[in-house]
Amino acid sequence: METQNEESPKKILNFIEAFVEQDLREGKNGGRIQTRFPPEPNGYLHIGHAKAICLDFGVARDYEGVCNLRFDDTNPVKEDVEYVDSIKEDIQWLGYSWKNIYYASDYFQQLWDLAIELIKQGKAYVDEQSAEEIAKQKGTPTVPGTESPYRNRPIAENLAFFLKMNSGEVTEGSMVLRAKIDMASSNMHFRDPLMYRVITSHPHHRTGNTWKAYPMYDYAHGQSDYFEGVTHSLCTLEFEVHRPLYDWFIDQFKASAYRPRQIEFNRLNLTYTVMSKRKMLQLVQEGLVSGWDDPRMPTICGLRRRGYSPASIHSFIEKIGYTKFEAQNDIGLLEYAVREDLNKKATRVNAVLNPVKLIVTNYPKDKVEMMETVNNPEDETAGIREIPFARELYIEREDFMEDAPKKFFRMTPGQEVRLKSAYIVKCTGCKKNSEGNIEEIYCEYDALTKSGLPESSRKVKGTLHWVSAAHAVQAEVRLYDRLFSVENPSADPRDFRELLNPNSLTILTNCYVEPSLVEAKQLQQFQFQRIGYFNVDLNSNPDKLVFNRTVSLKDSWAKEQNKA
RNA sequence: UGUCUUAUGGUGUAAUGGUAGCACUGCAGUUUCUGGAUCUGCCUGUCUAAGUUCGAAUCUUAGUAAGACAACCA
Repeated sequence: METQNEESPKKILNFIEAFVEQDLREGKNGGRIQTRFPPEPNGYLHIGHAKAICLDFGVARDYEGVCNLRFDDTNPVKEDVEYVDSIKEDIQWLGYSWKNIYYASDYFQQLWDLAIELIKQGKAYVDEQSAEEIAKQKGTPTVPGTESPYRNRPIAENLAFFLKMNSGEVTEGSMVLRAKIDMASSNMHFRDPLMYRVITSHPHHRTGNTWKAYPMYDYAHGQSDYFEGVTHSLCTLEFEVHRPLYDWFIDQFKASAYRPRQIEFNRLNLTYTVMSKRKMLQLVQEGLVSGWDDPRMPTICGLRRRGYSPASIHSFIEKIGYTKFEAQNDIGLLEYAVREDLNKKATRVNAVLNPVKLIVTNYPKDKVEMMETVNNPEDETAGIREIPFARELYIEREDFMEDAPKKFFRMTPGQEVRLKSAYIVKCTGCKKNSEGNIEEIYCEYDALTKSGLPESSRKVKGTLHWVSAAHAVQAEVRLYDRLFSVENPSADPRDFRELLNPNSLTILTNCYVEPSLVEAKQLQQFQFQRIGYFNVDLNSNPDKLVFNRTVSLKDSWAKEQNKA
């Protein structure tokens, strides 16, 4: 009775989950677990964000805690509601739901009040120097900074100026509020970090023109965590140096033993991809891709349009893990993950991308047979459907060779092949035009080898997919490949735009797909038999079918040929 | 000539002082009405050097290499 648990292997914890369990064992925060996903609404989410989302929401789920969505909207210059909606959509598509939605801007008043408190304690001051002067005084990582001439002005003066920073009397850039810490600290972030700056040029997307002084990240982020009761504040490695300051601010205000714990993990770097918001924006603005949801983009919406499933993204993220090592993740693993998922789920259909006519010369001219075919051999519950077979078919041009090498198992004169779910046929020849291009291929079928009949179990080396010429529907198929031609575009000295793969998109307009696909819905995923996984594009409609290649099938024949 | 962080097969990730394992890739084979999938096998690894210990991928020290930090961005 008690034996079940002994059988189940213990889940391998990553270092963050191990910390969380340790905190739980030690009884911290009364056993409460709370995380947050804190995007800035200034761009679209990409697969790197998905990694963070899976951790933030996953930890909350696994330890019966809560995860909130909080928009870190402290910089009205860059932010917009447009992004808020897409961020929500992408998180939900990944399968997560937040407990609450918060905005850092909800805390502007609280943050303001605490800043005043800090000024009163003599721990913050208004600096009237220019950005350049302040930067100069910061020193360098190896040279200590120097103190601002305004550092020791009277508290009353600081209070008065701070009020002016928010009243509209002060022009943008002329005053900032700084925490008074240590200009000689070996941690640059302790050299009197900026807490507030004045922004009058852009209204805030939620608070409008109410505020003129806006809090900076280091102050606002940590305090927001604290206000919300976050127990584990998970972020990427570049914030490691910020952690002492994160702790410092919270220590100035905390009222009990509770303090959120920041833990940093490694960012997701994908080979043959750029992940920086700036570079992605450039690709979009310069028309080098069709938009944020271009199927070649590593954005969540791009992956969705490309045909990636949420399950495949979860599986990929689980495989790469969370560590403190700055990894280069192989995009091949992402492709493996989507093949693995779609192999189990996608209906197999027939589509001929590069068609050539095949005529079954001994098949009656007007006859049409409906052939039964299984929807998915990996899933018995997927059922069967019927596809029309007739005398004139289309097959792939690459599936025929007039003079074939020994290992070529496809259509070649004198050789038998199986037409999937139909008959075994023997190639009898072909017709070429004056330029030597093949126009038609001929074969004869053996009526006894219809699929399901005893004679159909005859061994033939090759099986081809096909569509009936009279019944097939013309379609556009877009073949995608990796966006960049070098493994690590960010490490390359050349401009990243010079590194784009010129063959990342191939549009085929003369493809033929089986008639059942007219019914296909947008984003629906299929396996085009023997070719790859494809989905229905967002712009597809029954009058003009458009398919996107998610990923090709593994092709050991192509590999064999490349060896030669 | 600072502070912090990291280093395990080609790639990613386990092993928490006690047999270096898993996944992807690659290679070979099996099987197949998808040259897919499946199944099997194989190749390849603890950055270096000292130290502690019966025993070190793990702890210590020193080196080496890589990354983060000098935005009125987050």
